[in-house]
Amino acid sequence: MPKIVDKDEKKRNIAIASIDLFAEHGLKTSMESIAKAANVGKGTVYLYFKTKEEIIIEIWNFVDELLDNSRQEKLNEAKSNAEKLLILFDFSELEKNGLAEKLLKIYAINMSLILTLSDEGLHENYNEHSCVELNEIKKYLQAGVDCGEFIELDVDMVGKLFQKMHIGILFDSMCKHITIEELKQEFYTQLDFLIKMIKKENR
Amino acid sequence: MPKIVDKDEKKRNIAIASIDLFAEHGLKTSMESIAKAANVGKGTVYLYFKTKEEIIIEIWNFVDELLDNSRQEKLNEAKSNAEKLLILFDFSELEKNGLAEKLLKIYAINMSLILTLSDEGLHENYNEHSCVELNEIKKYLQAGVDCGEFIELDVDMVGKLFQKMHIGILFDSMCKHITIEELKQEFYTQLDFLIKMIKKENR
Amino acid sequence: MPKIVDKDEKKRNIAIASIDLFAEHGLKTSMESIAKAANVGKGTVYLYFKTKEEIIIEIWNFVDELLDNSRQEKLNEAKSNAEKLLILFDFSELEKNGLAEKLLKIYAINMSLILTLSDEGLHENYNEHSCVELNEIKKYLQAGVDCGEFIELDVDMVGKLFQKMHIGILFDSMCKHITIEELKQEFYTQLDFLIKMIKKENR
Amino acid sequence: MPKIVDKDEKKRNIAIASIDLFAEHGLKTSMESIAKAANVGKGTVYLYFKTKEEIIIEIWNFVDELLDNSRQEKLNEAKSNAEKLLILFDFSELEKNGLAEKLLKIYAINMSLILTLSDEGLHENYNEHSCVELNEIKKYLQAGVDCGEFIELDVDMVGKLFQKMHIGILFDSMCKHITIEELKQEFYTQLDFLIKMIKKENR
DNA sequence: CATGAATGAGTTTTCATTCAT
DNA sequence: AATGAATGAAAACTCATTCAT
Repeated sequence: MPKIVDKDEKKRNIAIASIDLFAEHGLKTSMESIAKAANVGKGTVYLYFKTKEEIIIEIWNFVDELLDNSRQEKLNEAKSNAEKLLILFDFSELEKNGLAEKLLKIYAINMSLILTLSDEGLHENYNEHSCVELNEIKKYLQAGVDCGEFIELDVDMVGKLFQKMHIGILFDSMCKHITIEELKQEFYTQLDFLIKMIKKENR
Repeated sequence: MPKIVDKDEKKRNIAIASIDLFAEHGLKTSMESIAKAANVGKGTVYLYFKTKEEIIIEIWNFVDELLDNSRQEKLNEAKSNAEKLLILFDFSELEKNGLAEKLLKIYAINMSLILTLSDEGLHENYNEHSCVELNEIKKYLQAGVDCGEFIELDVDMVGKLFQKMHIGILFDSMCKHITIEELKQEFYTQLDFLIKMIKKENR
Repeated sequence: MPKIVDKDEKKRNIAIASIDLFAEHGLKTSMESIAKAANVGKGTVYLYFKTKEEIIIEIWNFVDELLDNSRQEKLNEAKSNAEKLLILFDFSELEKNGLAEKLLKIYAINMSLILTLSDEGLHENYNEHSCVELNEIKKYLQAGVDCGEFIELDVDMVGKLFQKMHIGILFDSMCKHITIEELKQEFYTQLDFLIKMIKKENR
Repeated sequence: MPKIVDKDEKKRNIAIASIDLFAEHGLKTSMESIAKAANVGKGTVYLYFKTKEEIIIEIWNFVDELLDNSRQEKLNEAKSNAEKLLILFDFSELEKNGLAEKLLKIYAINMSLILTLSDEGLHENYNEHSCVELNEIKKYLQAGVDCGEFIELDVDMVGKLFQKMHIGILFDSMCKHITIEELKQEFYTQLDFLIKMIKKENR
């Protein structure tokens, strides 16, 4: 009988090992260096990933799961809808894993790929993830309105505003090479400003 | 009498000829294909640009000039500050040149370069451009507040909100491969919403 | 009681399973694809064959046995030496097994191997087979001369003529990608012509 | 102005330099070794040939031209049609260039390629070359019949017999690894036998 | 016996860059 | 100034072979 290996785990391990490299060298990261970083042979990388793009997707999936799991816990403990909105944009889980800085870079690679390579996998990945997010935002906005926490508002428009502002800050920050601390600062200032605008007591 | 060639013009011509290629192949665009598209020899491209990044910057400058020129005219004719804000986010000039679709892609490449190559030129380019934009927004917001067109507002925060929302819509749209028409729709819906919120008569 | 597997049978099964692959991809057929086609593990193929060449030899042996068995029967039933000569070049048995088309390709691969790899096994295989064939031809030619069916002739020269013509038609046909039907047509036209030339009544 | 190079000459030079390698290693000859043998960079080989197959075609063209030129001269000097037929199968020109032995091997590679890779270029190459030859044979056969040098005969059938025998000897010889001397011996014995059969005085 | 995950040597292939003309 | 032939470093990719289970 052959060696029994958890293929998913091995795949993920290779992807995780490549995060640093992608963060440093972008798409120019070579398959060879990934293999070395993952402590496997060059051929082994090709065994699990046909293209570099697939590795990026796997990293993405890993990060998504990481964030989703931690968010779920935090959302359960949150008391107000305002708090829940803040949690949606929270990525402190990544900081614990030292991934936040790197992820910003990989986010950029990911997006560049989405735009230039028309890779269907990446594309779907983005759409799916981004839609879920918008729906989540709208869910808590609506709940806030319903329970009188927020003022009457166009849930759809405001939801999109939250979402687009979030993306905007993210990309602008990436382009400006700001640190993760500055990014967080920017994030929370803007989020607080928006939430203050929609909270009832501020009227 | 020797042929007189404007070096700047030749440089710009090469950059313009490469727009389609960068839009289609992203960073993988080869110097050879650029030379071919520009109808010059491979060596000639190197005569005008030391790196591929310099070509991207040149494209960027070209687009900026195109937009700035047209904006200035329109801004002079605008009657309200609300109108002026809308003009800041207007890129219909690019549509006239058939560049709008391509620009989206180049925008992404540009950003990917900024992040992965740590090219100082590109980086400065982005920062400068983005600062100018933010200052412009704030200028018209302040003017609107001063003349009573807009409600009292935190010019800095709202300015950033406009800016980030703008960037957010741009990138989100690019990632979703939406058409230029859909992008414009999204833009104006959000901008109208924001402007309505800050206009005095709406209170 | 352990499963009893005839090792020779297993070996032959792997060889037979690889015929299609060799016919389609030539020498570039990978060990992996052979294993997959034979429904065994990659390592198992190595258990039975040290090299790819050995697999080709095994295919060859399989085809030879197939042809030899059927020929023997037919030869016993043949009435004239002319008929026997025709039987020597008959490969209709392969058509029954759907192997005729494929065999042409494997024949070519075989030859290419013989020439490029200087594999002794294949080489001997070819020589032996071709000698047997020539001797058979000469046997029936001589018999025909002796019994007055054929005219007086240089058995050695005419035998070689039959043999070389046979090989020539085979290879020429392969190179021209003609169908098996056209090949047969070509074969029998030429053979009939030659046999008519050596038959006594035609003088 | 760039360096001016005779591209056809350079292409041919690379092909000629690769003959030895193909003869020794078959299709496993690496592009790198070809570059080295031709005293050019690896990239240069790719500049002139997209695939290894194209190199084989170029070798073939080279040999064809070599043979055709020398044949034409000899045919002009030949006195009888029998002599002309012999010249058609003559490859002594190759021996002068030390190519005869090598060519046998390349012929095999060529054919293996024709069969397994369905490369259109090679395929056409073979068809064209082989058809011309048959027509030539028939031309001299007919001329011989017309002038009373040869007996009345089925020009088409006998022409094919000559052709197929020629191919048959060639391939059989290749498979048996015989020397060029033995090959010539085999050739002329058979050719002489055939020509003797069709000459009038032998009746 | 049987397996198929892992490997890395050996290739192919690309392309930015140089430089003779 | 302009060129494009030539290059080779570097990356991609393949696949026969091994070996732990």
